[in-house]
Amino acid sequence: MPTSTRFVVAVHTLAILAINEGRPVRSEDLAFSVNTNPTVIRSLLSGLADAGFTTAQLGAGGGALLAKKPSHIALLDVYRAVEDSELFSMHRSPPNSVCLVGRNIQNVLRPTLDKAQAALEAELAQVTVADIAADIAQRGDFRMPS
Amino acid sequence: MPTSTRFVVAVHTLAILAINEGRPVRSEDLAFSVNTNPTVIRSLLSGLADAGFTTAQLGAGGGALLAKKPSHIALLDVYRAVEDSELFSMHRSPPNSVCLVGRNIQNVLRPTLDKAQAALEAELAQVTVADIAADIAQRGDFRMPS
DNA sequence: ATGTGTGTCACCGACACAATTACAGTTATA
DNA sequence: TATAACTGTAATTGTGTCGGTGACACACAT
Repeated sequence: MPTSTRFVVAVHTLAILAINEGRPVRSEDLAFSVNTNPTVIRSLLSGLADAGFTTAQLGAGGGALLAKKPSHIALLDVYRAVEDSELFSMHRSPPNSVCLVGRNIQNVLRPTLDKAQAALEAELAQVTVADIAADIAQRGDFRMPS
Repeated sequence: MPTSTRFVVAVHTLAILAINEGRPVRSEDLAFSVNTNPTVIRSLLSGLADAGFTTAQLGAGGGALLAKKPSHIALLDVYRAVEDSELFSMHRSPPNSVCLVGRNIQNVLRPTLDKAQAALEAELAQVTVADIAADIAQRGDFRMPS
């Protein structure tokens, strides 16, 4: 199960933006903190901007900025913005409808899987980017890498 | 964040075994219902057998059998038996410790991610293979494919 | 006008999963 | 006991997704 790192990296990015309130941060600096390539960050920011969480200030001295107060961005919102695929994936090729089990397993399983996913999402809905940023800020003075 | 299809296929398989209580079911028949290759099923059954959920009757007329009452197999047990990796994956390469955010993001995020996963697992713990089998059986007479 | 930075595309390598083939080992049964 | 029917597992292949990388057009501050 190769789950993507996008969600964690997106929260990481938004936390930096929250702590740098108002100051644009370059994708290069974000990438330096995340330890990845600037293009990876920009592609991620593209999705976050579509969702209305960030904006970009183009040109020299520009960079990424929060478009909403961090206390109004729940981790669930971030999760949904950057993580597209289903949590549980069903059969790769559809089960055999000749068999009673094959014909019904997906419909029978669906409510349980949906409930499980909803429970997970309810937890993510209770934490905001502001919470994460505050937790981090509490651990020491912030300093952007060189 | 796609999970593998193993979990759903494992539940599918166990449901068939539950409905065929006592009669060994060949991997070929299970594969026919799931619409995959018998070896995929056998490899899955290997893990389920290690977890103590199934046994195999070797030789002619053999096949897979439940080793526990289906009411004693929660979907969470199945999930853990066949799905190995973490639900949320952290940064591929470790974040930059020069940055306060990079240094702390994983520790700060961990409790929230753990809580979310626990909530999901709590839901899966409440449903058993017997529940699924009953739901399916209720939808019509069972008949093994030719 | 120039330099700085974003947005996006295309491509590559790594990796996990599923499908498939092959074959050794076990067991019912004729 | 010989044979056929199964399982268990190893090895190989195909495929999809993700993350990393380079290239380049576009936007904007100065």
